[in-house]
Amino acid sequence: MKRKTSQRNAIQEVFRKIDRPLGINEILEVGRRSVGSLNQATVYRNLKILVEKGWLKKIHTPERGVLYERAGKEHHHHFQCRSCDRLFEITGCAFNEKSSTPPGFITEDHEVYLYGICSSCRQ
Amino acid sequence: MKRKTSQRNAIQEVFRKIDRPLGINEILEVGRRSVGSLNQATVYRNLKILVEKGWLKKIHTPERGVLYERAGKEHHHHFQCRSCDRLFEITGCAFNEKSSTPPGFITEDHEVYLYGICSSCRQ
DNA sequence: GTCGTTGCAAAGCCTTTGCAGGGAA
DNA sequence: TTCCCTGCAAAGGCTTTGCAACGAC
Repeated sequence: MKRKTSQRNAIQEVFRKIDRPLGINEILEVGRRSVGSLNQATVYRNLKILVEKGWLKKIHTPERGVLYERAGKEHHHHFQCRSCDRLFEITGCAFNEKSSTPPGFITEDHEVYLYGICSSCRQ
Repeated sequence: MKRKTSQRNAIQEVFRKIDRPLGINEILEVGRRSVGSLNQATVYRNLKILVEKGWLKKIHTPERGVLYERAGKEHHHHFQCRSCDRLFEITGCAFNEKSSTPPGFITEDHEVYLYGICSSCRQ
């Protein structure tokens, strides 16, 4: 079915090494340190496979576009710093899904994005 | 500074007529009923102007990309139906910004997206 | 040897931009 | 008459796709 390739492995290594949501360019750049020939199209194709396999999760951030993070983490949300542009994970969830769902609707999932200034930029 | 044009007026009319978040194609299509020559580039340019003027708000939905809605509404969030793909406004907000903000961080704003099945699709 | 995978280039979307003509004030 | 705005076409990003060569099994 799926064959092991050094390319896919390199991409997974990037996520094992850097534990935060990553964009295509960052994945490509870091992945090339392992496999110099690593191609953009290959990265796109493998990200798709890894998302389908449930190994990665695709997240759509309003200000930075599509990013990918390891799947299987505890339910969490994200904080985007408007100063340094980094995306942080926020543990826990203070969102009441039930009380926000309109009558008759069924909520299966939700996402929350916070924007502001992170603690290092605030200094 | 800014001149009145039939094109910009047509775009605003679309939002007065249809009270929900709209994408570029929908705006273009409906706007052309008023101004047949209405061009894509003009729509993009005017949406930008209207956002800067504070008349529109740009929203980035994870599944449908960039949409625009009238600004000045009460704080609210959105519900995306996975069956009919429509985007609904949810009044009120059951999100506790303060308790979700990591120590030392400053949250200026937040967005919430719910996904699920709307009441009409559920029938 | 198979056939999934890769690299490369081309093509597809969506959005922005350059430019000359057109129209509001 | 000004000069902002529009339509058109070209150009820019990002992502996907076709294809021949490659390589895991």
